[in-house]
Amino acid sequence: MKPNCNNKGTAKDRITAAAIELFSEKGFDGTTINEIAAEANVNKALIYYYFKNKEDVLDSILQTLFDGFVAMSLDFIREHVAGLVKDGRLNIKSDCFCFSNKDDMAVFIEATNAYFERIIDFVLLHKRGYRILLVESLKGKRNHTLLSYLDYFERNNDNPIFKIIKDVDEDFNYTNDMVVVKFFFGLVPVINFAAFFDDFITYKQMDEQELRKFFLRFMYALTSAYNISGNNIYFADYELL
Amino acid sequence: MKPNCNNKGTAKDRITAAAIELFSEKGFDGTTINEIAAEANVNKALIYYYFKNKEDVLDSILQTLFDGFVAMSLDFIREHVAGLVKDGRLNIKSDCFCFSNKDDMAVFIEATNAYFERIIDFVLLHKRGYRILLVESLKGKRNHTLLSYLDYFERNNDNPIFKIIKDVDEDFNYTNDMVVVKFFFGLVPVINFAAFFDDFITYKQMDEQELRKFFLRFMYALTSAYNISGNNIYFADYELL
Amino acid sequence: MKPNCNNKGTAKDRITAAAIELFSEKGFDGTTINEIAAEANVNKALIYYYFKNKEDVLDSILQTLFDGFVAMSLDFIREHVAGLVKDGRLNIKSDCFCFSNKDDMAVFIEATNAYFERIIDFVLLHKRGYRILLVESLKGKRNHTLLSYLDYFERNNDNPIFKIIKDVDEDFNYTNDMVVVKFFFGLVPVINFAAFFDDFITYKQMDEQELRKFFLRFMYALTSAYNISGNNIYFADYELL
Amino acid sequence: MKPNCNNKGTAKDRITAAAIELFSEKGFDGTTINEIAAEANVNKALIYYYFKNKEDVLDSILQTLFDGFVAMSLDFIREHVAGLVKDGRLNIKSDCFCFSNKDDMAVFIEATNAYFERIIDFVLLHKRGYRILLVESLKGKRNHTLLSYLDYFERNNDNPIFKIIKDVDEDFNYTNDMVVVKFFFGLVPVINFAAFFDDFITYKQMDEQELRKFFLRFMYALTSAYNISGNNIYFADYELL
DNA sequence: GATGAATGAGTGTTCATTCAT
DNA sequence: AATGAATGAACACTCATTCAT
Repeated sequence: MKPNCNNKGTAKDRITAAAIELFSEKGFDGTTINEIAAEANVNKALIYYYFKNKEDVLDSILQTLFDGFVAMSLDFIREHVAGLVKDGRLNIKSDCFCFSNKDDMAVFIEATNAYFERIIDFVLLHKRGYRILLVESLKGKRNHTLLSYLDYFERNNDNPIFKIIKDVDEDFNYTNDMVVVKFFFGLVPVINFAAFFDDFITYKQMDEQELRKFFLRFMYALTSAYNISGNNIYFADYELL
Repeated sequence: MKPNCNNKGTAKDRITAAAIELFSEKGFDGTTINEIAAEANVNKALIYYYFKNKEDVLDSILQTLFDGFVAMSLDFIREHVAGLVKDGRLNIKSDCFCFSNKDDMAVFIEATNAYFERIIDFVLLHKRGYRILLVESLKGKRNHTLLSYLDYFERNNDNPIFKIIKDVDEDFNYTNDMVVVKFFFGLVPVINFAAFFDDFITYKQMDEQELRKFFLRFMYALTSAYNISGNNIYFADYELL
Repeated sequence: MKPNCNNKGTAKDRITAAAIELFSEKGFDGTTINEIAAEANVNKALIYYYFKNKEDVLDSILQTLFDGFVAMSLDFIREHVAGLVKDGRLNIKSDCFCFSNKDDMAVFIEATNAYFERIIDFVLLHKRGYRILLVESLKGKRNHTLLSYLDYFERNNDNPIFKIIKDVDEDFNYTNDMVVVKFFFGLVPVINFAAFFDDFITYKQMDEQELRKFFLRFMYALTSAYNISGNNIYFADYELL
Repeated sequence: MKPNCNNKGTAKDRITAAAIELFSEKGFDGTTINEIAAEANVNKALIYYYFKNKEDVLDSILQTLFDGFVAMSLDFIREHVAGLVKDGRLNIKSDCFCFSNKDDMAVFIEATNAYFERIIDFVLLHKRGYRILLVESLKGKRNHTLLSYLDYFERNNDNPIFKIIKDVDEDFNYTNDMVVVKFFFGLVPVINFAAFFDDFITYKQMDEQELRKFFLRFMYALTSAYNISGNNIYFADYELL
């Protein structure tokens, strides 16, 4: 038993903490209610007092992660994109972000990098949760999956991000190309970074801060996969290479 | 029961095929030996005639994937790297690949892209297997894990890739930075691409060929995250951005 | 199902009773958990609620027998040996028990015979248990075995019997000869008597009381294999015969 | 695998040897056909070529032991009892052996002791087999059991020993008392001696020859539990003690 | 809130045995 | 005489879940 799960907090919190610990280590199917009860130092039957069943414990964990992630993205869009567009200082086209002046672009790139950093710190804080998410995303018949994060690239007003931008820029749209790249070279590395973080450090005997630094540096660098030209950031013309 | 597993091939092959199908769909722990036997149309006890236990079925599947992947990488190194280095036409430094002439570099970039394509087609061919690999890599105490693919970035002669290059270039070495990037922005997207392929297509209603094209295009583009200057490909100076 | 195991007592007691019944009849390996559950009229899983595993059921049975047997021996030593030695009325030598007067010797022989009777009644009460003990003693790698009863003939202070006598008689010791005889012509007949009791009666159509009488009579008689001379009981000079 | 079972002798002999080894170590129920096949270095199915089933292997082992033991007893009776009775030099009564002269009695006692020695050496030679016999005797529904050795104390002409003596002495008979004593203080110690021999030596760190000597010495001494008086050996009056 | 006892269904695994070759 | 493949039944053991208290 880990000391941090035994007696601190309410019984329900201890159950959740124990479940995160165990699900992330052994998987949902590989973890038993008995183990959760033992790790949380509660009676097995008490878990059924707080949760409908084992699946319900998992759902409550993953829902929290999802909500947190979405909130961060919405904040970024509201603060650093929607405003610029509304003021006419940023024009989002199908193949590029066109800024009306270099300063705005520089500020934007700066904000993007800070956003990356916040994202990374958030997923690292919940690295055990994201490990669970990644694994459970790949089981058939799950409702909570990494792919549902793509709902925020949907072209309809149920998607609050789309709605925010659409409200200020009628022409805005996502391309399939963008979605693929954002998913497999954005979301996927980030989630896998969190999921593999501890194992990677152990396996490669690398320092935590060093690993975080290397990962973030390349995330920034990825922007250069897009072409910066004048005040514009082109992100769909890399086939020119 | 799926029609494609029932009676084709030997009993052992049917067991393996059924296991891949089911492990990838429901996870290792979520799949029962009963289900495998039913899907493979064999007696349950026969599975234990061919395999030591359930884990052994998994191991044999993952080992095959690992061996195939490694063979592809070794082929590429032998064919397009070792030769050039031996002839003095390529010099591998800690921060760049220096070619003695532009033609060699062009050929190399072309070969790299073709290699990417072969990798993608290989993992897609075994997408169900890589789905299993990804999930099981994240269970504690597994021997087969995605991280073990990093052994081919180890700086010792047990690693055949290192040995091949070292044999022709004494100064060659890997940096931690490189390893992080290769893993989280190379291997991880590729494996996740295979693992999420079917789900992604279903979720986004995208065409298979289109998805493959978009993914590959960005893989090529990633090379531009490295700086090409003259005959050199710099890959460690993106912190200049 | 036997009527005497079905619903009397707690579930745990019924499990133990059923296990004794079945182990003694079919052996440990020949008895299944299913059978125990059916005989005890409990759910199979409940056995695992009270016992770690099947072996644990056996251990608990044998441990009880061992403890009971040892308790009887200790009582006898404390009551009829230690006191006499302490008072200087009995002197234990390597080859004989020397009493200071005939009365004490007569009382001692009487007490010994009563002790035999109690032993016999105890093992008959637990005849099914001792049947199990005998069989399981002859399996490799068991911890509970008839031989462990010999620990009470060990020459060290971990052995409470040795300690009791040693405390009052510094010169006391066991010989290998004694240990062999005590085991093969004392413990072994007694345990086998319990183990074969029912079968013997059935096979020879003999009366229970008659069998008990014949057995006990010869146990008493065995004392005459030792030489009684004056106030001394010599037990190591039968090689004179 | 033990070296002595692997390739010496015919396949059938190797199977039998392996079965003795394994049954004696782990019991009949605790030994699998697979283990026997492996130890005997034969294909599992071959066992079913030579034996009807697993039980048949056991039966063939125990039958051999039984036949050998009986043959020894018959030899002794024929050689040292029947002759004397026929010649009128020995008169068997219900409570004593009456010899017509001291020399015959001395010779008889000597022969008895030699007979004991041969018995001991026979059971030690087959100690693993007798270990099996003892254990399997205590399973319900077995045909081969230690008790069936008592058939040679039956008072009917199916019993060859009874017949031999009866043929020369019409008054001869067995008492229940005798049968009990012969079984529990004769056969039982002898069989248990063989069965526990190796374990005893290991447990008590005793020398093989020493153990054999101590055991035999007491067997001789047991005769003194019977009263020798003049030319008579009384064996039923030990209640006088 | 909390718990000890209980359970039906199912787990991975092993068994003795068979049979075509 | 010998064997690799196959099987039905059973094995010890565990599961998520329930419920009376």
